[in-house]
Amino acid sequence: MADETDDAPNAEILAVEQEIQAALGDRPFDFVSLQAISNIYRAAAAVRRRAERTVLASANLSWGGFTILWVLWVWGEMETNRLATECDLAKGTVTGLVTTLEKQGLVERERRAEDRRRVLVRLTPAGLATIEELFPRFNRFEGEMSGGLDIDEKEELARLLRQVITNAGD
Amino acid sequence: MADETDDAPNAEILAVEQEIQAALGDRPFDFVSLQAISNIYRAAAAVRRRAERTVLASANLSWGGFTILWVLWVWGEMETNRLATECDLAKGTVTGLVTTLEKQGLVERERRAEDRRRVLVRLTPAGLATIEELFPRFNRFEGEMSGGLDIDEKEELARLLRQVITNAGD
DNA sequence: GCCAAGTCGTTCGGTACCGAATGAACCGGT
DNA sequence: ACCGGTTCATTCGGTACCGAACGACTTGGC
Repeated sequence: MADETDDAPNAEILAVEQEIQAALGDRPFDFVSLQAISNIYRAAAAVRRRAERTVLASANLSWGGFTILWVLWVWGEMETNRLATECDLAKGTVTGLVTTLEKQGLVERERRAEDRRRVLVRLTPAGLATIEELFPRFNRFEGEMSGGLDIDEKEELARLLRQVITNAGD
Repeated sequence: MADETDDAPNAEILAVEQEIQAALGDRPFDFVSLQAISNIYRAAAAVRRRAERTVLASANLSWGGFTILWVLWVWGEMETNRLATECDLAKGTVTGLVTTLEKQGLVERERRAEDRRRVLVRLTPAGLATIEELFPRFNRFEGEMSGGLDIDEKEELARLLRQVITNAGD
């Protein structure tokens, strides 16, 4: 399947492939899946670091903190459990992040009267102002991160990733 | 560009889109980029969690620890600095991970004689045995995570992500 | 040769994150 | 009305990760 008619953009990648082949000796392996999966992680880490150093730094927010604000903004107030699901985080992690955001005055908790185990989390006015100011800039940032791809390619990227998410899910 | 002839798989996504539109009011925003970028992070987190709970758990390795072993296996011994670059991690993080791996007897350090600032990191025989046993299983795992995509789609995924990595890069 | 500047790896302070354990609160059966 | 199981959020222990500061070491200019 390796084809020497491949054009220039793949040159570096093929060099890496050769090194890996040398290390692996004659054993067969699934290089295509390797590239696809490892690039997901690399892209995610790079985007996150970049976001935290640029857009999010100005609002003093971590990636996780921003995600919570965003979810509460779009979906409205909700319980910790649902918040964890929507943000794709462990419950305990959400508790910590919400505590941080609470100290910053961006969200508030309310213990429900009808079931005192449950805790409702919602944006404060300050939190609302923050996300309303921040999201447009974050969205522009997302555009930059996917720059060089046309609409169809972005949609294709989202679609392919959706399949991976399903495969890895729970 | 939104087209009501869209077929079933997009139904849930469109519902989400509507909620976001409601929150955003009449302001325009780049939903396609949003989906693409946020799915990257979601996929990466899901794959990582899954790996750490299945393949990596059996060898008592974290994602970062595995990455270091893998890089040292394919490229051979190298200095901390280069190791950080290859693994896409901060230097300080690598120091910590190497210390952990050293305690587990999987890697060893050697201070260079000709420049005593530099430290060479390499696999021990135990580390070599570990990665040789583990990688085939990890590679199979990668195949599962990208299951449902054909070869062309996997290559396309890797290619699109490469563009994002470039955009977000340093 | 010496000292200033650069380059290493490590350390430090802080957040984020997970999984498991904990404790409070609810619910159903008896 | 109690008791056991279930369902919440939180706490706890541990690792991972970053960025900045640090200290050891080397090098280049004079």
